[in-house]
Amino acid sequence: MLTKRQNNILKMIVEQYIKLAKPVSSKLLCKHFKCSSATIRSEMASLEELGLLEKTHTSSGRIPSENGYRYYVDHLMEFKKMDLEDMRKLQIIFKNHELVLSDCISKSLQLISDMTSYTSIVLGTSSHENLLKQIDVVPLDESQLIVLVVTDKGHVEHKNLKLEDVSLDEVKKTVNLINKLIIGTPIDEISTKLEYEIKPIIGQYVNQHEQIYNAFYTVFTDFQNQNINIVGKNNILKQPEFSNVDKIRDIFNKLEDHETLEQISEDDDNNINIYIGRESHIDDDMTVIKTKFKTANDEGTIAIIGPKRMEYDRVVSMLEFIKENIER
Amino acid sequence: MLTKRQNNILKMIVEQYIKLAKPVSSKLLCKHFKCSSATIRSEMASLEELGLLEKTHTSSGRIPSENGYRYYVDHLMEFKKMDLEDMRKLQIIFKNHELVLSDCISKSLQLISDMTSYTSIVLGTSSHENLLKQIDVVPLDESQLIVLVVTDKGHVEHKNLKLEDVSLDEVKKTVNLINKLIIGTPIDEISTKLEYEIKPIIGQYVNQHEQIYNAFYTVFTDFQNQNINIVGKNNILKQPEFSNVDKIRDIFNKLEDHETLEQISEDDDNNINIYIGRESHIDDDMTVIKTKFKTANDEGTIAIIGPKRMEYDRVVSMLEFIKENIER
DNA sequence: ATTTAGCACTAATATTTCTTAAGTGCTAAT
DNA sequence: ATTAGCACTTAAGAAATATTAGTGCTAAAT
Repeated sequence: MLTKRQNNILKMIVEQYIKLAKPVSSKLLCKHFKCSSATIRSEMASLEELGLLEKTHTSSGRIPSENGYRYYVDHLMEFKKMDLEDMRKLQIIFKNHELVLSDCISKSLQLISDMTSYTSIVLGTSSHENLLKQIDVVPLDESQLIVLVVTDKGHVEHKNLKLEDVSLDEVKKTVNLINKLIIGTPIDEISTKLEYEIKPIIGQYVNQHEQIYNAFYTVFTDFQNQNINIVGKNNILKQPEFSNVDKIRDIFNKLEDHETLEQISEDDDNNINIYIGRESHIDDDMTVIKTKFKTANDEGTIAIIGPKRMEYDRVVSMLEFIKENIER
Repeated sequence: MLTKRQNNILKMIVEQYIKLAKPVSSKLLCKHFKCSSATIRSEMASLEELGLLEKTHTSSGRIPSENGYRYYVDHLMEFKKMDLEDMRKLQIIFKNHELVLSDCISKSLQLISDMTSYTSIVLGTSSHENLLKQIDVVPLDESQLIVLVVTDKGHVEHKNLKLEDVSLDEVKKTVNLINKLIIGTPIDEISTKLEYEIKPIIGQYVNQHEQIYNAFYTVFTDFQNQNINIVGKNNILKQPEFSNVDKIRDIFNKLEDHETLEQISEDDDNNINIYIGRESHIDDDMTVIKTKFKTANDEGTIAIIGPKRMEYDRVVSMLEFIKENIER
């Protein structure tokens, strides 16, 4: 159990380090705590003993350890009211009633990325939760057509197909069958349904069913698993901790990696969740702050990614604000 | 006019520099040219005089100047037969008759990026050349619907609209009108046509025409001007010349910048065109190699972007190969 | 008239030494 | 428990030095 003063010192160190990006000295704090630097130093030593602070070298000031950040966000961080100017800008987006929810979300995260210099991600519902709403075909010429797939959450995918020597009527028959029989099926179950419910029927009623069936089969197997929107990736290049090109490459590759992104949308509770350093699964020096949102029609995850030395309070307040506005 | 030997020396220097990424010394060349390093040095001095070579400092070896590269690609570079293995892999893509052209293109450029560690870009036809093929609407619930726009080139865009208190029938009437009256119009002329040809009519026949008209108007004004596909952007981080974070940020921003991309699709002749260094309009240390392609149904530009110190012959042969295959 | 050997010269790079500044930890006095 | 004071550590910067890989130039050789 930390004393009150230790708590305050730790809090101060985390906040100063976030602000200045360099190790915090005892001298800097003693003014604020009205005691000598020696006193602060002995407190710092105990906090280091407890694994909450670290040194970069024997005679350096202290920086928060991963546990130190953890302790900070769990126990010390205060709720921060959003900057009025920031809030005003965000409100403009949400008060624009012509905008559809998903546009509000992406616009507001774009704004947050610009304001904070962090990176934002919106992860829509996965294909498991998207139900087929409708499919359409648009023929381009004799041998090419476009299949449009729309889900109940408003997610759209399209695929360009080549069908040699297949009559358009037969394709339309198939589309009608699909629209009649498997509307409302989760996207990721459609391939199975196609096989067991549609294939036998088109085998009977549709000419060239083999070719048509295969074409539609690929449409659904290629369906993107998740609607992903990453904004402000280049902001990573602004942070002083990321000046090593190899590291940057590593992070950029991670952000394009499906597994990483899936991990981000996993196992959250309904609050703002914070994953610091190694917990972020991206890079030891990064933090992911994220939250799920859920409305009548839609759900997903929004995440802000930045250096471990990130303005936790500011980001949390922004995410809270957005989550609230989305859910209304 | 350069002597034969000067040509050969310049060629050698460019190729060695491309291979090894460090200034080329006279010693390295004298073995190959069966003369002393002093002879090479005096030749190098003349080539520098002519502005074809440069030094990084007084006593360094030589590197090609921008003009040196230019001279190399215009006069010295030999046609290189593609590596058989590379060719085989690319052919698999183009021989797959189930793939639609645009998928062949993006897959083959993905492959090229992987093989070369450069960045590839496909720029589709701009909205000016895309003609409206069909629009569809899919209602999601009482107040939301999705508008799908398909062009004759197979380009698809969709937009989620919110229409409060508007009956679906009225929307469908509008869609039918649009489909009847302005199919075949270039995308970028649609907003005008909407105003002068559709607005007056829906004003007569459609209730709530004001709201519906505005909604559709935004659909077409938000239409992406160009179909852009960038592959292997992170490869930039692999090149030794790009180890400066600020420079990287600059390049990444350029690659997201519409103006830059537009410039890439501009004013080419029908061959493989090479823009070196400053000519690339991206960065003094980068080169863009690009070509237009044109088929019965589609056209666009494919470009490979890499360091100035790029394997020109290899990239040119690959682009030629792809262009040929596309156009067949 | 070229080519070359030889040598003085240059700049980058690495290594070493020194200095300074900003910190710490520890001890003994308060 | 707090603090003043001091010895000590390290990073960071500056200056001195050596090494290396290259050049340009000159005078002799072909």
